[in-house]
Amino acid sequence: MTPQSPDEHDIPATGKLTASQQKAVFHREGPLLVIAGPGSGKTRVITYRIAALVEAGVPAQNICAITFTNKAAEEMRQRAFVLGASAGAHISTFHSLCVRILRRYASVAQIDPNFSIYDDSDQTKCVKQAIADCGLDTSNFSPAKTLDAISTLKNKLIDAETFLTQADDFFSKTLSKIYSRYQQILTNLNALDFDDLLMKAAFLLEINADVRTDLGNRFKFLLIDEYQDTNHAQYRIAKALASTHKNICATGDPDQSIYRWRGADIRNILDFERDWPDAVIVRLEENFRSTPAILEAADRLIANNQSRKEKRLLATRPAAGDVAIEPYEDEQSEALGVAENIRRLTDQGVSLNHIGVFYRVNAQSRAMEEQFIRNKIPYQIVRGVEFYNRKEIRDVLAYLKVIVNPSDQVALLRVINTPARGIGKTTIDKILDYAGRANLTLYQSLLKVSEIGTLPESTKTKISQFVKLMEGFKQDANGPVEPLVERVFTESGLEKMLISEGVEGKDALENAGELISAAAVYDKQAETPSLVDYLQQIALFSDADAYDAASERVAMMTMHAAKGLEFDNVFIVGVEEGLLPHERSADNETEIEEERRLFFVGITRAKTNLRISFARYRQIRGQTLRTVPSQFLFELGLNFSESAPRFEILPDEVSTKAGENQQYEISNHQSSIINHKLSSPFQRGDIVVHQKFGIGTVREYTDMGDNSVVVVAFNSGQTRTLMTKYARLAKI
DNA sequence: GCGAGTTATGTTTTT
DNA sequence: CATAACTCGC
Repeated sequence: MTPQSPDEHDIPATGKLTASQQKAVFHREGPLLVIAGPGSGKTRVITYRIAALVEAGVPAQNICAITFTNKAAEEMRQRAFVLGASAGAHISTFHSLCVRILRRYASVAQIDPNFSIYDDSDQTKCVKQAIADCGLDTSNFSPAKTLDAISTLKNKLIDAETFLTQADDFFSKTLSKIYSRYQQILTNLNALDFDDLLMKAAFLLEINADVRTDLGNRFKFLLIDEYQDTNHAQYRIAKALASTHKNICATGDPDQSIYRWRGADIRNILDFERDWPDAVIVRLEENFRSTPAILEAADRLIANNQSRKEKRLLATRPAAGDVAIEPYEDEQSEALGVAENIRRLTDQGVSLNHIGVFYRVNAQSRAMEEQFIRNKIPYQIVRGVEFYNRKEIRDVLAYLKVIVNPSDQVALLRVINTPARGIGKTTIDKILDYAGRANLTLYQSLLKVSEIGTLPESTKTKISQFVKLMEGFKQDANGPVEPLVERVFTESGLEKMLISEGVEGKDALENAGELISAAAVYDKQAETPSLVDYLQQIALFSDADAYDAASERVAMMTMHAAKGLEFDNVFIVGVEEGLLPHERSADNETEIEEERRLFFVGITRAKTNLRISFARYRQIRGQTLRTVPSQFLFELGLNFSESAPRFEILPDEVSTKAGENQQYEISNHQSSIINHKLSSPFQRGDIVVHQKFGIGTVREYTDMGDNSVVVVAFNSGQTRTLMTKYARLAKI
């Protein structure tokens, strides 16, 4: 929750619904879909509905709201609390909900409730093993690509057995083998990956009618935010959860779907009516967040997406602030420019937490950071997972994972010799060999170390000591987490190891301290704290969860992480071909459209001031390369201002022209770089005439295909940058 | 068994 | 360019 937004406590937006819409939104039983553009208060609709249901006598614990991030869940809980309806309502992400379900019905689902949740790097280790076990080479089957393929299958709820029956070509058959082996490894380690959480929960719900009924009774009203970004597994879970009562309320905006690459299926929202025939659809088209100029830019951009239902953003705010596009020489001067602009804002009394800087890829934060440090501008980089990815943190967590789930071999291998205790590769190989033959897990073999003949006595002693250490930790596994984390850190020797590193280990030591504090916070917040729950929760942390709206710092984040947030002042940097749209989506119009939606999300985060920038040169992989301004910039509609060199969007002037030409332009839209036209219609020195600005001389022409721009010095003294497709320039 | 140094590798977005 | 993976010498 943003303490700064004036609408914090009164939550006004949905008050602008018509009486009949309010009735439909708040009190309706049965399926309901709210299609709502950015800034229309759609998340508030859910909050209001929770409050309205409670007011109407529905016990809060019969309500289940699903959000996109843990952060959003937390905000919604607080908002619901303001409305007097928080106690007992289940508000969480899909993944957290699935963890809860899987733990609760563990015996029905035939899983051990102490399962570990495997992240990317854990998964990579397992899939590498799987590829090797299948006698394949990782040069033909790269772990990353294989994992991607498996993830896609899981998101579609195709399990290994099913896929085996479908696989008909060589690639699929091989993939199917790896998939099966990978699943087997995860099962042996009592681990689930992110996709498993959804898949297992979906299957449990679909196969087991008792569970379905049970949960249907528990959650009589289901509310889902950001429905446009649900994947097929989540869709099926939602369907099953609502199957008995049909009280499903989804909100979303197809134009803000930005997770297709992760399996999000936009059909979920488009086909809602078909799935729930008596669904009521409410559209919220008014925008209460942004100025007309910002919405104009966003509107024009998104109009370029062909696979889209026409939807306008209706501005309700009066004109204010400024929308500008600024070119810079390179990423340093871009960062400096942003820093200077921020300085200007703070001089006017703007507080830093009303400022957001967005970029396409995380790596872009570096140039920003350097300039911000130099200019003494406090900032926060919104990357929640970063902390938990640090070596020292992963080490501590690995100990904790083994305590909860001794089968977790990935975690065990991480800690068995960290800090070094004389249990090296040779020893581990011998134990693994024994484990394989005795059909035991690695940890079970450690317990029977005396029976492993191949090991020397001295090594056996070392292993026994390690086992004794771990078994000692287990005594404290129940109850509050913080004391155990502290104990593990000290008694494992990790603390001593870091202290001995001196200055080098200072940061790590501090981080470990922070982890202990975080555990204490968890202990306070959780109803019944337990180590399993703690570990399973932090495994589901996302970048966006790290955003601290209250702290007086500029927020820097990817546009993905910016989803659902809003700032008075927004900077979007690096809007260049190859970055936005990203090069990996360059050859595919569907992916370009997703990149466009991502930019749309970025733009519509801005309430008052929006500055979009690009650099003419940028360092990529150590090399400084010439860049090309993003095709999206030209789609916004450009015009040149007197105070060169600076582009400005002039909403009224260009918009009518853009409107007139839209039909034609869209059908003609092509990727500008690929279809580079050789015959330039304009050349430097050409004399041209413009309807409005009169006669001028061409200064510069940039061939961007359909989006070509021409810089013209008009005889009136003005120099303007015009898009050839809008400007209707005639050569004389 | 350990760690320093070298070489390969791979580069989006994230629950 | 940055990091991960790997090799080699102690």
